[in-house]
Amino acid sequence: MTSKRPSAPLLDSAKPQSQRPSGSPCAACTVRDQSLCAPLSDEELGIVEGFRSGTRRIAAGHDLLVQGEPATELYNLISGWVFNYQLLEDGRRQIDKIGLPGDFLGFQADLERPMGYSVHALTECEVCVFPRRNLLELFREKPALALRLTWMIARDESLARERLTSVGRRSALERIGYFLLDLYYRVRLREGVPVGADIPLPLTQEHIGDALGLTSVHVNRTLRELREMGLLRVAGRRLHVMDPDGLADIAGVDEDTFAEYATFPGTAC
Amino acid sequence: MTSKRPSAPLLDSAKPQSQRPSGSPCAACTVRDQSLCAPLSDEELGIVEGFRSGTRRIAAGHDLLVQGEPATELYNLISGWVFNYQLLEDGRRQIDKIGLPGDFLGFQADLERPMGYSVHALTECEVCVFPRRNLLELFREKPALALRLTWMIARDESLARERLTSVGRRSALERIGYFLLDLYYRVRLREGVPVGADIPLPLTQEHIGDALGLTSVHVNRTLRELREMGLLRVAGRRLHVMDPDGLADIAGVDEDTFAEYATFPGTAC
DNA sequence: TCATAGCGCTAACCTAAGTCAAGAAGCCCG
DNA sequence: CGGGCTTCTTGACTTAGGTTAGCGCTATGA
Repeated sequence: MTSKRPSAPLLDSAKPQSQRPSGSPCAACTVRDQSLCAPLSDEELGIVEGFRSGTRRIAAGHDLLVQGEPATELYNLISGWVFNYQLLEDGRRQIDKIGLPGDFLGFQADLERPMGYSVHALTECEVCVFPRRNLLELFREKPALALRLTWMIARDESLARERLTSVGRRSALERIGYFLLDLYYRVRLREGVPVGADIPLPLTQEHIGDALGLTSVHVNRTLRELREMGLLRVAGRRLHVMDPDGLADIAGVDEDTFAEYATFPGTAC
Repeated sequence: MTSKRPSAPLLDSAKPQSQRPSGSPCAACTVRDQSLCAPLSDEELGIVEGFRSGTRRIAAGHDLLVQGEPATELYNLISGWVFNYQLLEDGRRQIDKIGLPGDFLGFQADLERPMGYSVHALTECEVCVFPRRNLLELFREKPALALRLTWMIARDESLARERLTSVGRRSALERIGYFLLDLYYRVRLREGVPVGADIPLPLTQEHIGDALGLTSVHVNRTLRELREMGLLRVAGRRLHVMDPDGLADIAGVDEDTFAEYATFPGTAC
């Protein structure tokens, strides 16, 4: 049940690395459809630029937001993978969400309060920065954005609930199957990866364990089992799902559980 | 890991029992401060009455909303306890949220989609009914309500995340300690129960197990342990926390983790 | 180029929690 | 007041997953 956190620079603060002058890049934003900004028309998009304070790069392995510290900024993830996690005093870690491009990072019920969790960059990331103080004003200006945010949070809540069901009630085999299948669909549908191709998976087995309430050792054993069943293969930081249906079977989900991800970009509230 | 669901009428649909004509009871609403309506002034309150369709009683043991079925109505819980749960095909159950008076029930990202979870009445409940179709219009009329809802969902998400950390990384003793302490504070602060008094706890040991990813047998063992440590006592559908600090210690939370509940009513966004 | 560090992988062993079973309370309802 | 429910409780036994420890591979960087 335990897992002593190792050396790693897990609690280092994020280090700003470059800070472009915010030209007018929103029009060329690569994640617009999946992000907060989806409901905005081309003309409206200009408004956002007045509220954001540019983009920033975060090196892999650094924390964008730190549990216990107040967050002065919110981020729209443009590229890269992140995860949210909570730490117990003795170092046990729970990873609760894997964030992909388009996800909005750092919002919580009470923005005045210190962060309830940390956000960690798995790969090098590029984020679009919103000073916290601007946010409510932006929402007042463009209520559609507020609605969109509500929608995104509700989606996060549903993912969290789903994950809770996994960790509370599914076996290791089911859990890992479900988790990887879920990632597989999320990534495929956002990035338009062709069926049958493998996807990047910048997670160690320890990350997977911390996301699912397992040990890295047991993750390894279970991954082997899934490989021997011919369902998937994890190697070289990539995931290859060979038999999505068989995997869905193991995970105990009905066919279209992940179909709803397909609606993600379209549903502009 | 498994737990065969027993006989019980878990999947019965909710049975409407009475349907008062909606006089003008909003002014006398007992949960106004804790509910969606908190941001409304006395005058504004009248508006809500045009959108809601009255109140309804649900008998204990019935489901208000059912996983897989579309929800035509949303509810504001006025009195009674409920819980949200998800069911796996083989009957394993995960309870994800205990709902108390003031909680808003049934909202999810995509209201058109069938419910992703069920809501079950633990005690007899009284709810304030909002037809789903009215909701967006109501929010357009009163944006403060939309903001308030966002706030409430974000709060739910944070609770779900906290619970995930428990189930994924805490031992049975810690988990149960945390869970009961959390309920203790939530109930105390909402109902103004005096310090040292016991609170109602309409949960069976099986419910607690299903909420925390444990077996009822193991919950029983662990409850005994907590009792023998002099920390708490569960009996006759009531919970008596004898040593909140000691319990917080076991649960591994810092003092003011639950202090934020205190801000619940006040923070009208 | 060698050394260090992180990660993957496996094996042997251990323990927290699950399973099964059965009796004791308590409760509802005729 | 007496069956038929759940729910609680406990004991004996099993098991999924945790722990510890090593080895090998691959980067990285001085």
